[in-house]
Amino acid sequence: MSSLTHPMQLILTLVKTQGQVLKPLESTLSIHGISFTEWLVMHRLSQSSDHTIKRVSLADGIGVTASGVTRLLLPMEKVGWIERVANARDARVSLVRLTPAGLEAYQQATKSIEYAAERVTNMMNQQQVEQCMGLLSSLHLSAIDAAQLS
Amino acid sequence: MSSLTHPMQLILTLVKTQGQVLKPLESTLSIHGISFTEWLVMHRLSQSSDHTIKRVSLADGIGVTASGVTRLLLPMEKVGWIERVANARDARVSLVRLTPAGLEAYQQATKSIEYAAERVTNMMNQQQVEQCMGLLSSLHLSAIDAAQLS
DNA sequence: GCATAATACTTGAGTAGTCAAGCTTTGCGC
DNA sequence: GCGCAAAGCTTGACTACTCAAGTATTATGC
Repeated sequence: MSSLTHPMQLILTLVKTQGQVLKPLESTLSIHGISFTEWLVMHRLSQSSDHTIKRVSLADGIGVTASGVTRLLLPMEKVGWIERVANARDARVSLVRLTPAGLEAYQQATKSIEYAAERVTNMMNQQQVEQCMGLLSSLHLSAIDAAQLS
Repeated sequence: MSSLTHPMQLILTLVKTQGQVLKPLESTLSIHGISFTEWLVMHRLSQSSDHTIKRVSLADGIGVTASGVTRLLLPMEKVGWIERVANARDARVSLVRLTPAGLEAYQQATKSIEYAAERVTNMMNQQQVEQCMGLLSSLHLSAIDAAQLS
């Protein structure tokens, strides 16, 4: 009925799915006073050595622009989840560090969001989850590949 | 390394993939002066009988709010892709119709975006595309299901 | 048949980003 | 070691929405 090519149908499904899936996760996180993007920031930081990372690395790690990071980190710094750290070697960069309070907030929020994620995948078994992840990863790689050609 | 549950890893992959995939499609559409959301609107309309649909149906069809639809349709009406149609039975609803000019623009844009979609899935074969679509659909259904429980 | 609720839509205010331009600091060619 | 390009970050202006409140119309209970 759709009269679209299969790749295009896949993208439509992808967009619609993400829209539906993200809503419950965001409302779960909002209980902790955290947005999904902020959770992504804290997740990245929690995985970095010394919980510290360059702002630009953070930007393309979570898929926003440098100015997006600036605006995103401002309120997070105010509430004390992150802090700025100067770089001795290069005065241009200002590093971001997850504070102990930020780590604590991240860990609490992660419990909630993981539980929500489990509810959202309730009709899939683990094998399907992993298979889906694998296919999405190759789509991801294809997209990067396609972008480089143009 | 990630130390997240599999469902949560799936969602991270989903979000990252959509981010990467949508960029080339949007830049392709921008050549036609159309945003991705506008394309979604025209796609919905092109599939409706008489190319006409209620604004609220359009809203949840493409996953935005009613006010989002109002703001989205304004410029589209100005350039003549869509037009307002009154409903005789119910004066509350104002229907939206895709004009012939809109249909023409949609068809041109669709050729481009489908081509872009094919490039973006270049590393997947058709079977993988269909399998991925199937898995995403069941994720989609799970999410709707989970949302209704809360 | 009349009050009350529900539906469809619009509008004002706010949010979460983008992009382009600017500033500061570093790296590079020669 | 000097000039110019590039990198890292911030800021002003804009876009694409959302949410809450408001208006108009239709449906419902009794």
